[in-house]
Amino acid sequence: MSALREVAQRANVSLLTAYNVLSNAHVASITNEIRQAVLDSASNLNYHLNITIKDVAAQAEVSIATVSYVLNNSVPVSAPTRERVLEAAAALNYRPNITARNLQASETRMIGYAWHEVPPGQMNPVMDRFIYCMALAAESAGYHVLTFTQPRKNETRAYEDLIRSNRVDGFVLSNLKVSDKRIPHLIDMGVPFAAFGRSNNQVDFPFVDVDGRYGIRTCMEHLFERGHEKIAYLGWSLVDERVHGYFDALHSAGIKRNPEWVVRTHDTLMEAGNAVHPLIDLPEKERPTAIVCASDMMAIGVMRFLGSVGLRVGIDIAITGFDDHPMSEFLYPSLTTIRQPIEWLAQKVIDLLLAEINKVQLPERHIIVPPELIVRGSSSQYFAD
Amino acid sequence: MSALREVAQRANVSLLTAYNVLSNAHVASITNEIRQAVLDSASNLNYHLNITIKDVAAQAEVSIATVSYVLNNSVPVSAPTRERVLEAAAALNYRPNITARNLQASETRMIGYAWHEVPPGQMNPVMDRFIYCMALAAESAGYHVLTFTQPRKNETRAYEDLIRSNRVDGFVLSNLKVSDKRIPHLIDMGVPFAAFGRSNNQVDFPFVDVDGRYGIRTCMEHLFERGHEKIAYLGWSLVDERVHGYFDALHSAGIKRNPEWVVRTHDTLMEAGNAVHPLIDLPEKERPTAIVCASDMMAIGVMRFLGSVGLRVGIDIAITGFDDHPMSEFLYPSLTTIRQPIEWLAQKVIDLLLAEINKVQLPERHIIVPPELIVRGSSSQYFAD
DNA sequence: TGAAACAGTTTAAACGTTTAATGCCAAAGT
DNA sequence: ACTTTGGCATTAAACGTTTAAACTGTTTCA
Repeated sequence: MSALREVAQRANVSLLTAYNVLSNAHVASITNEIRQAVLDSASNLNYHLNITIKDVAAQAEVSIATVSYVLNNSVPVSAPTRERVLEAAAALNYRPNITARNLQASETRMIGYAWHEVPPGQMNPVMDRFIYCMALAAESAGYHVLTFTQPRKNETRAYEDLIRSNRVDGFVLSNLKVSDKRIPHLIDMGVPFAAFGRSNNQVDFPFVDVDGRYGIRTCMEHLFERGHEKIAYLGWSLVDERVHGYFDALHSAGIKRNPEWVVRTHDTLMEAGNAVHPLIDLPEKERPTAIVCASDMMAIGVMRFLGSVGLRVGIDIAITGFDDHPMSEFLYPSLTTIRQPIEWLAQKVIDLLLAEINKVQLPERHIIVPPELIVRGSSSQYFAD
Repeated sequence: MSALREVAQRANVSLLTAYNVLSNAHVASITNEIRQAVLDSASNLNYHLNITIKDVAAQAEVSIATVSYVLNNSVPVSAPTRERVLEAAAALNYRPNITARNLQASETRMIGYAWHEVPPGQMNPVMDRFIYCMALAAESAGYHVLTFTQPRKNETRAYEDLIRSNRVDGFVLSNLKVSDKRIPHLIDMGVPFAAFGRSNNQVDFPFVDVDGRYGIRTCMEHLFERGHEKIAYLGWSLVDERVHGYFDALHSAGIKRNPEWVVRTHDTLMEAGNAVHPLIDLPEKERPTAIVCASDMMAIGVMRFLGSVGLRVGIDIAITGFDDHPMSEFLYPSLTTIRQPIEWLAQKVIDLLLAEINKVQLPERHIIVPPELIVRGSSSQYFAD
């Protein structure tokens, strides 16, 4: 017998009355005596309001199977019975217990996402928006996002624990590293996942990514169009796909590469500023008139450095970034940059992951989208010596 | 009979051998024939490797109850049996199924956190770090964080769904609004929660918060010390506790309030910049020599505006912010600001929430911490006309 | 008229844990 | 020698679902 029904019986009232009392509903027809009787009966039975399928079944006077069939539309049920069940469920404000459902289905409808460690003094607003959009996409498919932390040492441990203990059905990976250990490990365990970003791993796995090479190329073409010819590139020290966009553009413009104008450093404000020092120290005639940066962070560092040595960004020298960092619009001058379609990427990575989880074949497991150039003050003036 | 055991029996091998084959372990003693037999047997039974407590029990030759007792240390078990169970669990790399455990315990060990909508072009790096630290604190107590999105209309709906469907045990609230509807609703439903920030609700609820009034006061005292006397304040249009720190400081310094020097606007770069326009338009003698801002965002907007009208921040006019935004260190000049102990606040909000969930009384449910002044270039010079 | 088909419903098993209740057996107490 | 005790281990119920299998009563058809 359902627990609520027992409470109701002992108090000698209907199941619905008991529910109304216990859920603090304002129902005029319930006298104080009845209310008290129900409360006493509930406290005697040590019952804490928790509507289950049994309560609905009792109220509708059918079996729990019938309730399940109606609510899941999984088996045809006669109209009158169906009606009764739906009424009962609505009256009791029933919600299925997800834990029980998950146990039965041996799934969790949870997606794990490792929160990137944000050290004090850093930020990653693009990822913020990515996570938000991912949660939105997941929810519209009946999933939720579990964010967990990923310790430095033994990165794969958290993943294994979550999947083995049935906390999640799969993962979304981001911030892929060179030879990322998580990828072979997850593949080895047969765990569904999809990534935001590529890696140099030999194995094949589903991912979404932005075409950074194309993005940088559009920056270059924009600068050519504004009259620049002496253009430097500031990128990462490790694997950098974006630099090829720089080379591509130089090549099609018939401009010879100058190795000294390809500067590599870490993706931080300070280091980027320092890294371009040698370029700026050159005599004016030999100095680049524009610098294409692989990230907004770097571009901001460069702009700050240029300001401190008295060069006017947008006039004396053009700068472009990459990411469309929320701040870039409000810099002085505002920063020309490359915007990634974050909402779309988040939706797609969830699509890929759900396909993996449900073992459906998608026509394409590698989604690479071209980003969009946003022209702003830091590069918009026509340049001519 | 446990499923794995059945696979092993049909293939005529030991349970452990079956496990090793199915988990792709490299064990020299397993011949290809044996491997194939196990794989066949598993595929006949349609078995997907999933070690349960039954497998451990079978391997250790005890009942599942004994396994549970050993692993949870809940009931004394003789040393030899204990040993056997631990060995079996380790050999099979067993992890309890959390879903099953949760169903039994009717808890989820999940904490819900509503992801603030990050509109394109905005960011909230302080909250980033807060969520990260919260996840860390939760995990060290055996909980996980579920991040969900909160639609504009009907904000409380998502909360009700998550709690009623047993997805989470409680919530952490942030971004509290004036007369926040979530608070009475959660209290009404008897749902455990704890907040980051206060609200003007009349009801009592557990929260952590930063003492903004104190923080602004320390900014003011710092400015007095650097020789400023004509200080303006830029804050929010709605409820603003921080402005009282401004008034407090003026009062103890014996300086009369000037209502025109208290400017109120929205917390965005653009609007903050525009809002101080009238102050700067004043003749130099009547103009404030310092502006205390209620957020770094505002301070950055103000700095950008001052730069565009040719005033040198840190020399002609001092600026202070609030939040220690990651960027504030890298502005030119760097921004004096107030740092909140985010890690500590996150830990405390989890402590409060877990106390609510487990119905333990904590000595203090209202935690207000004084923040820390970080002096940087925007206000460090001694000022004297 | 009896068997077969069918629609509508219920029964009961299963998912993987925890844990109260029970059982077993040897040692201790009468 | 017979009960009592106590240590250890097992049995079985419970958590709240889903769903295959079984059942019931009516209609259809030979």
